[in-house]
Amino acid sequence: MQKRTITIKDIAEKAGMSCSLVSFVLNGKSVQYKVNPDTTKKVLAAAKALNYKPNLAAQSLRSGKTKTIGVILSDISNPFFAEIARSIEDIASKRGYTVVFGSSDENPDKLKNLISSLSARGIDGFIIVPSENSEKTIKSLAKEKAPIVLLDRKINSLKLSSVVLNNFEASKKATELLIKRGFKDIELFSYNLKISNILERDSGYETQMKASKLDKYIKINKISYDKLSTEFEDVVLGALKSKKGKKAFLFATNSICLNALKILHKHGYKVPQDVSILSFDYSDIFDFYSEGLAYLEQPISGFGEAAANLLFDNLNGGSPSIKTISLDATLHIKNI
Amino acid sequence: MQKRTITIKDIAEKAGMSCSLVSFVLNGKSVQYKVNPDTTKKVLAAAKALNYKPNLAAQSLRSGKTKTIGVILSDISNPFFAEIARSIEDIASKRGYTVVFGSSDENPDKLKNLISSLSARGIDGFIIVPSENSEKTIKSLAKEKAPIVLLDRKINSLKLSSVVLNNFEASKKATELLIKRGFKDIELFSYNLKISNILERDSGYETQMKASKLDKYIKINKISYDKLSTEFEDVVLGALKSKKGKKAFLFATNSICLNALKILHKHGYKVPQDVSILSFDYSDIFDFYSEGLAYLEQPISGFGEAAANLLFDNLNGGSPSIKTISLDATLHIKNI
DNA sequence: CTGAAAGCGCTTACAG
DNA sequence: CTGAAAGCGCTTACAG
Repeated sequence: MQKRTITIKDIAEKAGMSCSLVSFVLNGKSVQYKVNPDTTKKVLAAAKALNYKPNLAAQSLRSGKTKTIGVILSDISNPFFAEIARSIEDIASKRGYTVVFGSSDENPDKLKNLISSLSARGIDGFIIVPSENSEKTIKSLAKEKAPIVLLDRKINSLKLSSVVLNNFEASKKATELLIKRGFKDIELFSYNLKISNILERDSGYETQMKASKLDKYIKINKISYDKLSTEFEDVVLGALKSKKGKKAFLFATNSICLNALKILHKHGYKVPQDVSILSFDYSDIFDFYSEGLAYLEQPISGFGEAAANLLFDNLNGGSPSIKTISLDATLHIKNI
Repeated sequence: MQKRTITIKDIAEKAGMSCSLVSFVLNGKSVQYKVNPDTTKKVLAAAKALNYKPNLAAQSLRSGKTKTIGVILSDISNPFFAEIARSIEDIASKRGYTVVFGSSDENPDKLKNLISSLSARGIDGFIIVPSENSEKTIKSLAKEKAPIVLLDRKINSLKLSSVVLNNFEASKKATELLIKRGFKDIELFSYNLKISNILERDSGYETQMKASKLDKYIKINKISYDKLSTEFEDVVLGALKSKKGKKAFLFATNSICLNALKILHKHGYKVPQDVSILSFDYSDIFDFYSEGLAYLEQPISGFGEAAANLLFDNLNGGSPSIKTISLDATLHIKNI
């Protein structure tokens, strides 16, 4: 039943030569070590005949590399991060790497625990969505050897590669659209998290409002990440009551928008009669609104791909080039 | 900078004893090997002082175990599977295991590739959502030593543990509800996949329709998994036109339901005036329907937890008990 | 061009 | 109760 596992030694015996040769050939170093072409062929044939699979543990022990990358997201059950996870997974598996995921739930302590347990496993490189207050943790990780790519948010004080949305521009562009459509009373709903993407979305909105001389309309509702479901209803209803002319809501994240739409529906408010909507990210629900709604589509798979490629470049090339890749959002307008 | 990695030898030196003792203590075998309590304390102290982290690769090489489990889902970017992934992840990390995910996209070839690449990495155990036609692949995997738990679908011909929904009962119960509410013209929309969950949902519907003498109303629309977006519209519109009295749609999966709801909305059909809806799984969109809609909630995290626990029982206990765990769905009714 | 051998870090029979 | 040593499977200087 449990056929003994095939090692390099078995191949060496079958092909009638030493383990060294087998290893050279199997690692594609035939040329480098000037292995006789016949020898090379024999090894390859024997390996195939025996259905040889290298023992990763042994390779890791020898090389100090695990061919595994660690990816820490906010929450892999959130569709945004699930899609990123999928795209990283696809690229990594093509490169022969395994991916290990962890979810921080925006909690710096969990992030720290995840990093230390992944780090203990000997991970070759990390892709990290940094939660707030995670600067120190990531800084100390960066001191070890493994390369790191930050995703979705950057930390300016750390010299690390990162892949992010051009959040400021996206948010500014969205605000500008609303203003062009004649809205003045535009409220932003955003999380009370000190992470770069959120802060830049706030800032893009504020900047455009000021540029359009709408300073007195500026209102940023900061929602606590944990309490989205409980306290949020009052905030939304309050905003609707303080109407000054045509009203629009700008949502810094899709989850906030979804919750707001549910509240609107529950209380009988209509889009666009009572308020128009501009959100980050697409949701199935948007297909049920034929007007008064627009959204900024992020290149989600693009994030995963860019981050994975950046990491692999650092992993293999060794050239520790620090890059910030900034991708643009696409504004989709539904008759707003 | 790059502080040399701490090994068991460093601890042995610091504590002034042999590597054997250190290993015994660190593996909690002090009692078994009757290690002197003082020795035990010294080792623990030294390990802590040095901030020792065991080298997983070396442990794996010695033990043949990797402390890693492989989880193959249909698609980790699908919310249903993302939630399962998360719950497995949480349990595994508590047990000190790492999880590696793969997505088969319901494609038996991809499943096979995933299994062989995971298997080559030396995975301790598998949780697999079997795609159709994956019986042979899984059977041959089962012949190797690693324990397997099937998830979401079972394969009766294989003697393997599995965690599934009681699909037949759920579907039957849903159909029964519709009939009780006066519906006769109930159409089922289901995937054209030969996997147990789908087939049992079909069967539950059919059984209840027959039991209620509604044989002539039975209609199962089998949709091809790949072509949900293209050909589906005609199917839905066709079904709406062939109305015989009050009409209800029963959806075997949430993705089919979502697509159908979008089509209804696009063509101006109303719920419940034109048709009532009963779907598997919750979706945010359901909150926007205040009547004519019901859904079966699956215990999604429960699937992940049960599967993980089952796998770990097999991994540690060694008792290769084959169990099928069948969980029940909860019917949520919105004024249907 | 090829082989013998060391060593990655760990665990565990085997002596004592 | 404790230490010396073998060996997991692999890679790679080192000889030849």
